Amino acid sequence: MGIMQSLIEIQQKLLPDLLVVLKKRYLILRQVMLSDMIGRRTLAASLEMTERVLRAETDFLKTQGLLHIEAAGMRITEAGQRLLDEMEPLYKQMFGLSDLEERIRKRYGLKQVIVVPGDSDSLPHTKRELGLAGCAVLRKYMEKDDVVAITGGTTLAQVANQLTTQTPLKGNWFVPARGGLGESLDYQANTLASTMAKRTGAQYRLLHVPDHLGEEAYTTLMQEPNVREIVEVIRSARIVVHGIGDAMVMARRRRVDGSFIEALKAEGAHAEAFGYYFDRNGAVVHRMPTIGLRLEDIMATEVVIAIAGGSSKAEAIAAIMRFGRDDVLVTDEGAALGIVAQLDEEEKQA
Amino acid sequence: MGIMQSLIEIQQKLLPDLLVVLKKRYLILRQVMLSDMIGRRTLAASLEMTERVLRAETDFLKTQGLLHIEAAGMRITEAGQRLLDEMEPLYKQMFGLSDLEERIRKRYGLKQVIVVPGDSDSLPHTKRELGLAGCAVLRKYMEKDDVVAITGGTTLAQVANQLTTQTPLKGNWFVPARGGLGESLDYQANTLASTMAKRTGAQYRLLHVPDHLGEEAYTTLMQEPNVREIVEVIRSARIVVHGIGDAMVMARRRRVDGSFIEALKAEGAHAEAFGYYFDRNGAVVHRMPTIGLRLEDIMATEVVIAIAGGSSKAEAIAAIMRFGRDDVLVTDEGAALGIVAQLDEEEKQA
DNA sequence: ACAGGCGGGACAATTCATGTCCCTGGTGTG
DNA sequence: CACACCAGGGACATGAATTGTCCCGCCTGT
Repeated sequence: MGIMQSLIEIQQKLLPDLLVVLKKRYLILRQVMLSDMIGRRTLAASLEMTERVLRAETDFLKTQGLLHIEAAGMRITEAGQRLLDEMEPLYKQMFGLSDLEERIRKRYGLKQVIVVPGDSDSLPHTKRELGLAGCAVLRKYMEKDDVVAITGGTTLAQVANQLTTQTPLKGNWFVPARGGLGESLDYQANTLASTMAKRTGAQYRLLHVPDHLGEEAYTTLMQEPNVREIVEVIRSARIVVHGIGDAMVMARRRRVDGSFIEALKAEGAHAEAFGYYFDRNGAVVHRMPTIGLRLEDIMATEVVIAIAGGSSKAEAIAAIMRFGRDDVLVTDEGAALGIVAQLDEEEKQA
Repeated sequence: MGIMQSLIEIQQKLLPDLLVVLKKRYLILRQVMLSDMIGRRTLAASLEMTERVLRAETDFLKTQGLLHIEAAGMRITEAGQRLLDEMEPLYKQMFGLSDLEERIRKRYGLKQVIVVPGDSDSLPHTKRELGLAGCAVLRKYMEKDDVVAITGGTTLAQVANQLTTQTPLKGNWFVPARGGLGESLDYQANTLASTMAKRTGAQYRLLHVPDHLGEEAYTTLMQEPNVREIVEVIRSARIVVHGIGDAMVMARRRRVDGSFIEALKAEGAHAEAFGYYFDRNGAVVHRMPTIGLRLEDIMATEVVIAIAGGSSKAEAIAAIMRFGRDDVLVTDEGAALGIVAQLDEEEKQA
């Protein structure tokens, strides 16, 4: 046991609710940080606290010089930011997130696992946090003149909309991993690639074709020189950042026809990632030709980063991890708990 | 810095109220341990707590299995003893500062001593903390329609620039304690008085005269009606907030002539405060007429607050404390350690 | 055997925490 | 430049928790 665990255990004997209060205040401070500027009532709602209780806490944080409160709302101070940064690793140890990380990392042979507090299913702000953590990871692995392929989805959108860099990434390229998927424009891979490039001063290319194609259309399009050109860039990506979805949810969202959905069901499709469907063991179900990144391209990619959270996605995430091509997983507490629950099951049966 | 130290610092920022409770419970447990077996009322008396409050705590410690309570009194349990042993180093780190405070407070008969962590000499942000603590003290002692006289200096500037109030102090006055001292404008008493007044919605008056004057100039100026008026306000101050400086450093900064510096040296001047020089025993050296606050005015002031930090100022602070007119001292760990080192010397010689 | 001091019960007084609503004012938007 | 909206802060009733004070019956050390 770490020195910190014993330290906290000692204190908890004398102050049993120490961790409760510490967590509460930390989460408030963190939420304010994530929100840039936020009002009391909005904050209370997003943290599921009553207004008055939150107010007592923010008043306290103000007197501690960690929050700035002004007419337009509250904002974190420099000291508050410093405190948050210092506290992050401690928080993870205290609340067992680093244990979850390590356990998942080992089981699936990943390079790195990051678990952020919360559950995207129930707490909307958790997705922001997921996005922020995703940004940090992406920055860590990106190198000069890299090509980064990204998929779409709401979680990836959180990454795109929060991505920043200290210096413009002039030589880097952001490209969509796949074509259009019939979802809302805001979450299209094309949109996100362009957003990320604009926010970081990098270049981007777009892929203006639908993702799922018949054989004939595929052949025709691949003969177009400008399509070929961008496809070549995409398939040379060194980094892939992708979300993970539930197979049925994704299939419906893509408005594929009923018979296809039935086929997926019959084949036991559980999860979806970078346009492919996987069963619960991580085996690919239903390959089909695509203009974008193919499985064989992904196998050749150096860094594959998965970003997905929410307890409802635990199974899907586990399935993709079993597929085994990912290097980094960024998820949240809700999903991570679901995943380790599955690990417990596995071990019990063994 | 150790992980323990950083955890403690975070807790001090985030849970200062809980740490007070922690200390209380620790001290109760320790007292029980030292007493072998002790009754509730006796214990309450020796810890200067009321019976009922102590009882709430001992009930709690009992449920935590740290105390054994029987008909003959209470006794520490094995678990309690273990906790106490493990907690000792932790306690020292957590509350080392409060012990310093209490020691200094008692020795110099002060109302209150505040020691902030750090050393202004080496850690620049410590001065900010000093200023913030100074603000809290000032707010605590200020009352309706008070006149507050302040001196200049970089430390006091930190107070001025961070001072806030919940409601505007319409009836209060901030005034400079002394006239111009030939330092940078930013640290002039005049500047600080006006800053503080503006930040708190209070009134202020300025003293537009040099501090050190010849007899003749003094007499002439004091006959000016507008000078007389403001001087009367200044001399009626109920609160004085002042910094403390090293005598030689201050003398040089004020560009007094060489012969004066030699005279100061010969008289053993060590410290400077509110325009006067003191030797290491706190005796005043070299009085001279001033338009601003005179020593006799300070003797009549109700609340005198000293704010100064940095290990290099320990001796100067101690000298001013020996002078004995201060009620409150706000300092930092660096200076406080130097001061108690001197106390240790004193005790060794006695 | 007994007296003093023990823990624990009781309870009124008071403080404190909390949920809720309102008000004024600043900010961003059109 | 005007407006609408949402911000923080004030106010307050209510209910919970804390606290000071007293008492009682019992154990225990002498």
